[in-house]
Amino acid sequence: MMESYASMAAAPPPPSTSLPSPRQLSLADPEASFPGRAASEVEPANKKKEKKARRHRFAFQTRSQVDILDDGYRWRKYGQKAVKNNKFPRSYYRCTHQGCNVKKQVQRLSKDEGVVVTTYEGVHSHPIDKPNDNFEHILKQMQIYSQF
DNA sequence: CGATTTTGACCGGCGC
DNA sequence: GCGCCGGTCAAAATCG
Repeated sequence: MMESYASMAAAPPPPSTSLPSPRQLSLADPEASFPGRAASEVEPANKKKEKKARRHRFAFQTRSQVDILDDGYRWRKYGQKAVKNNKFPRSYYRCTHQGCNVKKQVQRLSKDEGVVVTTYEGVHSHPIDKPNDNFEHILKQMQIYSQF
């Protein structure tokens, strides 16, 4: 998974069944109200949450050949989109901790493949679960830019 | 078997 | 009003 970042182009050939991903387009779930997704996030109507104000954003500019920078936390990739101006796609990660809605995105500079920009959004509320004794040292190596 | 990744599609906002 | 863009989710596939 993470180790085989170079095997992206070496994807195995799909079966003869060239069936596109028929998400919930052609489904007929009795419980599912309508297309779209998720009725799970549909709150009754009594919960007002602030979803516009972005938490503190910390952008870390690091020099690395791989965008898989591990800061000690566990991240689950939830999306990958290409950005205009950049030839490489941007990866979106989220903290797997329950209740910890910290998001992180990694983007590479098309001009310099060796430069990786990691943007952290939000703050963690749980201890790190990784033997990273040199985490502090790694932070020193990185150039920190705080926005907002 | 479980966790995580991967890809496509959908949503909401903004522009014209 | 429709089109475009960025961002997110969800199901399937894969790894350990």
